[in-house]
Formats: sequence, structure tokens, C-alpha cells
Amino acid sequence: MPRRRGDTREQIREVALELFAEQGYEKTSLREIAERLGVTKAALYYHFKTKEDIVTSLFEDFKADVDELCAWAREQPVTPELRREVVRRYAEILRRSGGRLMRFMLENGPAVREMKAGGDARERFRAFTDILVDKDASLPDQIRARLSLLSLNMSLVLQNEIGADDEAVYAAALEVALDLLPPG
Amino acid sequence: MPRRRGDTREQIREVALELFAEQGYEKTSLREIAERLGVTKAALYYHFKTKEDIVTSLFEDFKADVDELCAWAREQPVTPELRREVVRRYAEILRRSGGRLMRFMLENGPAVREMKAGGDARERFRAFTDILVDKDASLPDQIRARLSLLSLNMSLVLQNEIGADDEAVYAAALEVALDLLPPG
Amino acid sequence: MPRRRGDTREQIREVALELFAEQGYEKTSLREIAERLGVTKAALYYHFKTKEDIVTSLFEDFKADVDELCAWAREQPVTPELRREVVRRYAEILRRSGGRLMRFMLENGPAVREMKAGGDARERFRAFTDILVDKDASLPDQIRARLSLLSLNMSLVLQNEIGADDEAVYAAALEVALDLLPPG
Amino acid sequence: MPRRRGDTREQIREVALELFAEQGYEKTSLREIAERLGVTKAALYYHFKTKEDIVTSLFEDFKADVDELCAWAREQPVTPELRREVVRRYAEILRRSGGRLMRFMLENGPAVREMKAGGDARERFRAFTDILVDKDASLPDQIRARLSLLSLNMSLVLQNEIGADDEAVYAAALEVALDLLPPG
DNA sequence: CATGAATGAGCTTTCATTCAT
DNA sequence: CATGAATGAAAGCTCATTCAT
Repeated sequence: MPRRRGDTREQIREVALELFAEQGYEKTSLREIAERLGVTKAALYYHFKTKEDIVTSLFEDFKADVDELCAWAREQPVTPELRREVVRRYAEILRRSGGRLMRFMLENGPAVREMKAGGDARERFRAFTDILVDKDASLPDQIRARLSLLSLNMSLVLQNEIGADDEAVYAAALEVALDLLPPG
Repeated sequence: MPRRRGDTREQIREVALELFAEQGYEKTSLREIAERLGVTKAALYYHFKTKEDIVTSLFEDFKADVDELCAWAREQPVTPELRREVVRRYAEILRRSGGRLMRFMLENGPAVREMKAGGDARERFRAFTDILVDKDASLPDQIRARLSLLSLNMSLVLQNEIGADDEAVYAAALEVALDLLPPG
Repeated sequence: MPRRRGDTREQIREVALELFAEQGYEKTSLREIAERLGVTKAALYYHFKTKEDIVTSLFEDFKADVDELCAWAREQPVTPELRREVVRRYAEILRRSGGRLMRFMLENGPAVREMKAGGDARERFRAFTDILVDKDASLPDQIRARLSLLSLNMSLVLQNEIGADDEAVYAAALEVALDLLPPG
Repeated sequence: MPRRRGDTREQIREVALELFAEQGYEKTSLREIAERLGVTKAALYYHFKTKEDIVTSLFEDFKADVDELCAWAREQPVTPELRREVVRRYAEILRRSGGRLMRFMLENGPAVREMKAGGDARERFRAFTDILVDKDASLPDQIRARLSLLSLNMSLVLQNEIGADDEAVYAAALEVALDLLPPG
């Protein structure tokens, strides 16, 4: 029974993300991805020009969501409430995109850093930081703002370690994140 | 000018850590380490049995320090002030060990996870968490306690990104970390 | 604007010859040819059974011309003047067929040798040589006769290197070629 | 019985040149070279950094000889006799270096052109041409000078096709080459 | 007339590792 | 204390080719 049109590409992305997040980018070979899918390596190359291209594709939706949020935020006046709203919306994006992508990013620093998509993502985080961090605030407050983002990101990773309901962890992480922002 | 006795082993560790932290564990080949030192790959194998062994050796001091701290903490009654003291002492350990090792650990999740030394380190972090986190506390407070550690760890990574004096960042991160602990 | 019937096949030949001559047979992939034409690889296979088949087709006209000339020559009595006439006519064929085909042949020895069409071409050159070279002549004269052909062939390649009008180079090469034949 | 020191590298060069000349650069895989020698592909990479590097190494001696000749020639006043002497010495170089290298160069145009060593070789030929060709001479004479070089080069290739003693072919080719130079 | 999807074979290259000297 | 030489395994990638639609 042949795969349905458009199916394979999506399956590659799924399997790839799973393996990249679990075993790391470098340790995951295209052979492994292909084998899991029951196709040949060459088939992967039909759908993606390079291994890195798979990652690029994986980042795409997330990138678009983040860009949209950034664009929106830049049109608003910067107030404490805006910052909180940005954090809330970012949390929502994270929830939708699932934890694997973030885990992959956080745990594969060197690999991601060398990829074009990685540089892009870094830039986006900086853009975020620019919104959340008041450049005139104290150093501790600046760090807090960064930790705020990190709190959300990490919560997705921590879900495995804390023996609690995913949604509950997610909600708690958001609460912590909001608390880390300077009060309005 | 010939290398001094015992010197080579230390130099290997230094160069290896630098490269592991910068480029990642997988992307750093023994050839590269050897070339930087002006020795052959085979020389590395004289000093370390495997590539992983270099990492093991790198973790050793840090591991000992952390173990000592844990042992000490376990003898004390668990009070809010103890928790704060543990965080302070841990911060001191981090400062001494330099940021590279932590950066390597944080950014090379999958690789570290597969190594024996990595599993050990994870266990130690869990031990820490057990001390810092009150199992009966609210989920947000549990997350805060974890973030507290993370704040310190990340501060070492963030030093590159924040345009501020290393010591200042370090102090600020400690302040934030302490604030994240439940008040006594 | 859709391709006209029969058009595609011709365009494939053109692009293929251009790339084969410029980059070599092996370095030119069907993907590259297809991309230049804005069609898919599979389309090439509609028009030609194999990659080698494209080359075969490329050689066809040239082969026919040369065969005709050989056939004609074999009916004439072998005289110095015949030899000169053969060279003249061969030069004319070369001029018509353009330099790319010859350049491809000369610069892709190993590849051409392995193809059926290549073996054919080699046979034809030998037939030529048999006409131009007097087996009883001195070794230098035999070499001169071969160089005579080569002079024409190379002139097409040299046109890029000599800063002179193509037609002038062509005429000069013919003059040299004729001079290399034994006088009548 | 293990290979003797320095042996392997030389054997790789020999086998590689033989295969490159016979089957072409691209069609000759490192696997094939390694198999012929009874070593692994990785062994080749111990001795040469890349496939192209083998070729570079192959060209080295020839390049040095040609450079020396060019340097010498440039110190002499340009006379017809000098040109003849240059051709004679070049012929000698060719004879020493054996025909395979030249055959490889002539028959693998596209591959050689893309290699650094190939570009170098091309430059050297141009330097030669500058010595042999009088820029004010007629176009036919310019072509003749080029053919003169070519005559020598080709003679090495022709040795297979002409049923005559190698030395005799070589001598005849030199005679023809000298005849193609403008008389003094 | 052509495409989309896939394959199998093969390529160059790199890596951690070994071992006799 | 270290090197020179080599290996086995695997990686990422490309290619000519096929075939159902």
C-alpha cells in the first residue's frame, strides 16, 4: 500500500524531530530516519535537499508564529501589561508547537548555532528579549526577564521530569514566567 | 622546547573543553584536538582511553565539589536558610569551575545523556533538586526552585550575550536565584 | 507559453552538449540539464532512453557527414590532391558541426571511449587516418598526417585561447593542416 | 608481510595514475584504487587529504621540471635556436615523466580544469606558448608553434596506436615538432 | 508529453580506535 | 611518551534510472 501524496514529507518531519530531540542532531543519521519510515535514504533527499533542510523546515511554523507575535508587539506601546501579554501569547505558541522542537533547540546548541535556521531563531529570541527587557532596568531585572522566557521553554523539557500533568506544569510555568516580569 | 611531564594531559583537557563547549562534543574530533596541541591522535590515546574518557575526566573536579556540597547539605536540617546557603555555595562552585563546563553540559544534552559521566551529573542535579524543592510545595514553587539552579547555570552562558561585567552578571544571577527560593 | 512539438528534444540536445563540453560528461548530471530546461528528469527519459543515448544522438549528424566523406574518398584514386581535398571537406564538416562536439570528444576521452558512439567515432578517425597516411611513408610523415587532422580539431578548441576572429583561426588551421600533408 | 615505510604512498600514486589515465578521473573511485592495493579506502586518506590531492601530488615533479625549464628559458635571449632548444628539453621532460600523466591531462580536460593543479598546469603551458610563439607572427605560424607542443604531447598518446617502437615514435614526434617552429 | 515519488548503487570523506615500534 | 600506519564503520550526499499516473 503506497504512501499517500504529501504524506511522506510530513512523516519525515515527524520522525526526524522525534529522533533529533531524543538522540540529538548529529547522532541521528538519515539512515535511521529512513529505516524507521521504511524508505531509502535517497527518498529523504527527494523531499529535502540536505539534512539541515529538514531542520529548517521544522522551524518554519514556529518561526512564522514568533514573527507574527513580534510584529504585533512592536506596534503596541511598551507597557508592563504588553510584556505580560507577549509572554502569554508566546506560551500559547509554545504549547501548540509541542515541546520537542524547543527541546531540540535547547539541547543541541552547537548544532543549531551552525545552522542558518538556528541563527534566525537566535535573532528572534533577541527580538523578544528586546521587548521584554528594559535596557535601563537593573541587571537582576534583566536576567529575570530572560529567565521568564526560559521558564516557559524549560517547562516543556521539564514535563518529563516532574511527575505532574502536562497542562498543570504548563500553567505553573506561565505563572512563574509572569511573576518574573517587573510588576506594572 | 619539550612538554613538561604531566603537562600534556592537562593541555588535552583544556583544549578539549574549549572545543567541546564551542563546537559541541560530536563536532569536535580528536584529530582537531591533537592538531591544536601539535601532537598526534595516538598521543591522546596514551593519556585517555577513549574520547568519552576525556569528558569523564573533565567532570571529575566539578563532580567532587558537588558531591561534597550535597553530603554537607544532607547533614543539615532542611530550612529555608539552608537552601539559600546551598545555592550560594553552588554558585561559588560554578564560579570556580568556569562557565565552559556548564555550557558544555547544557548545550550538549543528547551527547552528555549517553555518557556515564552525564548520567552521574544528572543524578547529582536531582539530588540538588531534592534538597531545594519541597515536594509538598505548589507546582509553581517547585518550578521556581528548579529555575533557581538554572538561573545560575544559565548566567554563565549569558555572560556572552549581556554586555556587562562577568562578575556583575554572576552576582545578579545569584540574587535572582536566591529570590526564586521560597522565603524563610 | 508551451513548448512546441519536437522542440524539447532539440533543446535537450543543445543544453546537454553545452554542458558536456563545458563541464564534462560525468560532471554533468541529468538533473542539471533538466533544471536548465525547466523540466523534470523524467521528461528527459521520455525523449532519450539513457544518458548515453543523448550523446549518441549528438554524434549522429557528424557521423553521417564523416561517413559520407569517407565513402566518397574511398571511390577516388588515392593521390596527394585527394588527401588535400579530404582535409578541406573534413574542415568544412567541422565548421558546420561547431566546436562543441569536437571539444567534447577531445576532452572526454575516457567517457567517450566507453560509449558505443565513441567507439564508432574512433573507427571513423582510423578510417580517415588510413586515407591520409601512407603506410609506407616515414614515421615523421605519418605523424604529420595525424597532426593534420588534429590541427583542425584543436583549432576549434583553441578559438577560445587565441585572441583572434573565429573564421581567421579556422582558415589558418586549415592552411597548417594542408601544409602538414606530403606535397604532391 | 607489512608494507615498507614510504612504500604505500608511492604505490597509491602509481595505481592512481594508471587508473586515472585508463578510465578517467571521475570513473576511478578510491575504492578501486584501494582494492588494487589491498588496503582500505581510509588508508588512502591517511596519505592524501583528498582525491584531488593525489592528482596534485602526481603533477608535482612534472611541474617542477617545467618550471625549471621556463625559468632557464626566460634568462636567454629569444632566438629561433632557443625555441628549438626549449622544445628539445621539453621533449626530454616528457620522456622522463612517462606518457600516462600527459594522457591523463589531455583526456580529462574538464576534470583537470577544475583542479588547482590543473589551473597551474594550464598557466605553465601558456608560459611555454609565450616563449615559443612570436606574437607578431602570422596566425598560421602561431598555430604551428602550438601544434609543436601538441605534437610532443600527443606522441605519447599515439604510441599505443602506431605500431612502432616507442623510442622511434618519440624521435619522430620531436622531429616534427622542431619542423613546426619557424626556421632560424 | 510529462511529472512525482522513489530506489539501489555508489561516491568521497570523516571518525574513533588500535597496535607495533 | 609518543608516532606512523592502518582499519571498520558509518556518514551525508548524488546519480542514473524506473514507473504509476
